[in-house]
Amino acid sequence: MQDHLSQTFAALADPTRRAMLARLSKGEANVSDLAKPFLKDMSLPAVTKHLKVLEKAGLITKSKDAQWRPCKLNSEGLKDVADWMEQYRIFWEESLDRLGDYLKTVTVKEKTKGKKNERKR
Amino acid sequence: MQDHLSQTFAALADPTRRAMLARLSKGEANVSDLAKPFLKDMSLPAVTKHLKVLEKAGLITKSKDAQWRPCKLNSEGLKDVADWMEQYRIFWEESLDRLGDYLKTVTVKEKTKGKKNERKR
DNA sequence: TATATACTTAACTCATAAGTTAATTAACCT
DNA sequence: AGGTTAATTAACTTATGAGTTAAGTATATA
Repeated sequence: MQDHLSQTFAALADPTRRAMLARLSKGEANVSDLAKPFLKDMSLPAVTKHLKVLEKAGLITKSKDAQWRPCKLNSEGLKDVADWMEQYRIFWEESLDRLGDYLKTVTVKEKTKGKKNERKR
Repeated sequence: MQDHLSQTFAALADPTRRAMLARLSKGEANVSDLAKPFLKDMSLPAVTKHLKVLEKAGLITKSKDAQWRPCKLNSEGLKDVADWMEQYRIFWEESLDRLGDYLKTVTVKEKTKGKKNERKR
């Protein structure tokens, strides 16, 4: 898996890992918290591996607190995906009025922090 | 790969396939058109396989025109991804005033079971 | 000090994804 | 009919991803 974006998409291509992200979207959690819903289905080392995949993909970060490893969402990974998606918005935003909104957005082209286009909603 | 969304993400986790989608975002193309940029790197059957992955993921559709197989983007697959992404918008949409607005309206508190990692947002 | 808790690493199995070459199907063109 | 173009299928190799169990590393606590 050469590039980082591929790594991120690959990380997302697993329902267990997406469920972990969903859990983390509600707030920080350590490994055993995250593992809990899955321990019927898999072992703890399997969970560790999933988290490592998410971490390498830039979708979460892990820190240390005594013997715990609190994890939290890393928005950078998600941003990479969102930025990639942006070029296809015109295709999946298919309802005509929404398409109209999109066209207004691209003509306004508001910049944020010298970065990418911000979207009006 | 159980679920369809995983299949879609897995399809996107390859730079060749993403390049094919990028090409198709410019308009329909048949298999040999799509293959052209990659024939230095891989065989035609490999291209066929990539396209099959994209098709099964709902990212493209293929039709028949004599011996050609014109392919085009299928927005449904992209929409699935966009819809999934939507729940994380608050994380990757980094504009501070918007985030500020969100934080004013919502206060979330949650506990992890060890009473350790409590986090205000 | 020793025991429990939280998590990781190691070593392995098994399934599958990505590529190959060779053969095959299908439609068109003289 | 015979040949060319377009694309797929078949059979195979190889690498990797996802899981396992068992052992190891830290840190807290009795």
